[in-house]
Amino acid sequence: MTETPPPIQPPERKRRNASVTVNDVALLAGISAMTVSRAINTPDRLPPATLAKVQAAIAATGYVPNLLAGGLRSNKSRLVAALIPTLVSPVFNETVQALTSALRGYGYQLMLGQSGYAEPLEDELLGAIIGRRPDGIVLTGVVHSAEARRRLLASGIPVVETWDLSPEPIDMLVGFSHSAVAEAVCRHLHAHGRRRLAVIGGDDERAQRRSQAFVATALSLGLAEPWVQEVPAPTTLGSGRSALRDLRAQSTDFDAVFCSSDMLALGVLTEAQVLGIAVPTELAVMGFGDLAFARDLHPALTTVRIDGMQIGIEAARCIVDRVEGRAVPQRTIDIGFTIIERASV
Amino acid sequence: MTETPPPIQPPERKRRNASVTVNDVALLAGISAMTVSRAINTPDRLPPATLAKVQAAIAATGYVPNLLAGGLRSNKSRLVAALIPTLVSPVFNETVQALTSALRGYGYQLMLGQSGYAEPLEDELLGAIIGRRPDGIVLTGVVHSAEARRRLLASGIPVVETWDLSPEPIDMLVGFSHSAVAEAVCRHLHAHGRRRLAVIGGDDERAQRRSQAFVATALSLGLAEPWVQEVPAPTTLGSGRSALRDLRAQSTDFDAVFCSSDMLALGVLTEAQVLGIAVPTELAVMGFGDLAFARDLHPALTTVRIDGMQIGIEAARCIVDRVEGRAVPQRTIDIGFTIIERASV
DNA sequence: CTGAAAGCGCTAACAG
DNA sequence: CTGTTAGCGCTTTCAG
Repeated sequence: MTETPPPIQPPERKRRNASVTVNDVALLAGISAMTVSRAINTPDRLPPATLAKVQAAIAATGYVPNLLAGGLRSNKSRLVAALIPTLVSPVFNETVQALTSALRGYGYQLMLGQSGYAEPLEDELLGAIIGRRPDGIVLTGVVHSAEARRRLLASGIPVVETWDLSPEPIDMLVGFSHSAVAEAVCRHLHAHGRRRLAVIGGDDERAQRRSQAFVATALSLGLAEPWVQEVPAPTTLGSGRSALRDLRAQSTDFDAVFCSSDMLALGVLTEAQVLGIAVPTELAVMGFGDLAFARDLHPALTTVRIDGMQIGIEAARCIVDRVEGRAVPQRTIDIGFTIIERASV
Repeated sequence: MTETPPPIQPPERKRRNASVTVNDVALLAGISAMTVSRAINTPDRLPPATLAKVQAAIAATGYVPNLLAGGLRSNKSRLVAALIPTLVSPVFNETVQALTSALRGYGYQLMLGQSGYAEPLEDELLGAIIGRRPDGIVLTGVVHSAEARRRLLASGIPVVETWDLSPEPIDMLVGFSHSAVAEAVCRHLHAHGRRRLAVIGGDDERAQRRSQAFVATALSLGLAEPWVQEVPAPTTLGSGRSALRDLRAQSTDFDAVFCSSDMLALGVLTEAQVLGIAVPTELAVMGFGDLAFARDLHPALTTVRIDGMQIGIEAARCIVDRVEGRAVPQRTIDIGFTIIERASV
């Protein structure tokens, strides 16, 4: 196909109102607007001849259906909103990536919002989201604010909370237990002969929960109370390095450290190398997240794998199932976690 | 405020049609729908008394304006679409983050699409985007497909291409020159006494352009032709490690390597450490992107800083300016780049 | 299988 | 300052 681009008119002048509609297509194809609509939405139910006419007209006019209008009338926006704390930390990248792809497979689009780590889900953001009448809302973490829960519930929009567990999900939930993770990590370290533990954790709610459960497990195992170093979220390589220094300023009496993210763990690994601390012999290091780089570090990082992609896929499925009227088998899906044993312990 | 949550009704039953509208609010406030609309969109232009009545009614009914309907009528969706190759590589995170925040500041929302690195911007995705009638479209990279350019242009939607330069932008552009980056890096290495160069680059178009310009500059500087190792995009720590091994399988005759991403550079640093190659004495390493971790690596990574946040902010401003009818001063903004000298060279 | 009528919820445009 | 009317572009609904 030889393509001669048409003379390019400057896009300064908006011609939004001149946009072609179903009626233009219908006119050209010599049929009704309704049939054009059907040709687009349920092509199987039209005789091939009609379909062909419509498609020719669509091609000729360059018609692009206005999804706002369709959504208004049919009450289906084919839009799903996702709220994540931040894109700065790569923890949720996989989930967002999987969500985007999975939803697109179903014919839906993703709208992204950033909620921040600390705030209790501001009212304004919620209004902006609900106002778009998305067919579903995916939340990172569980919602604690009673006000936000009420608004979400009142909106009637399917909601999936993720990356956590809750005894009372707003609607659906795809996550895992942070305290179970921390307990498993602590037991893992203990089983590998580590007795004097430390934890470096972000100051966001879920990381704090992990730190607490880690401490509690250590105590129940009869170990000394672990040292706890808190760093601001989102966690970085730099904060991992300084956290290890800070920890050692307090005491050098620990032989294992659990980091609340792989980035933090990479920082600890880096600082250990600089300080000449042998990993894992002198110090065992564990991360959280199993980011892509964890396996390729030196030493390879023992960490907790959370299948972020799976979370995204399941969340998409939950919402689409609900929207299409299918029964959602279970309201809560615990996708669990896996401790990936590598060289750093 | 003591909050007694109302009895929670199960969200299974969708009550989307029961949603409250301007008319409900108007009725309750004893005024017209139009005034409710004005109370929401131009509150300053209403007498405080009226405004108060409306706000009371809104609070009482829990009204959330339907932005689909408003957008349909006013031809302003307050939605901006962004297309990025992938979320897997963290390179664009800052840009997306900044876009989201900046747009929200203007009262706009971001819709996210993933275009993949290779494909020439599929038709279907483009339709899904344009069909939503966003007020703007932000693209990562410049569009080469004539068909895509035409559709974008025909849509009349403001477009910002980013992360690259083009002699013929579709509309607006916020980026920098990849060949200028590579040339500067090569000269930098040369100025630091490196004579036998290598480059490890992703197989995406922009990375390839950097590799080529790097080679060309080396030749023009009278150096031997640099070794080139290509790795699949998105680039990872792991691919950086194996690339260095592969490079050394060919030859050990190089004293500097330019990596097309910081992740790749981290991989090279890691592998160098494992192989006992001293950085920077034996091997100088440069990255690209200046991700958050680059400064905290050991040795700290010399790299090219691209202000991804700035790109996001400028792109948002371009679109909002255009939508609100303000003149956009320049169609092309070259945000440039900076070589950040640290310890790895 | 196809079409006509009606209206989703909102706001532009124009009165008053 | 406020209200009325109309209609954005599509699809639901019902009737051929």
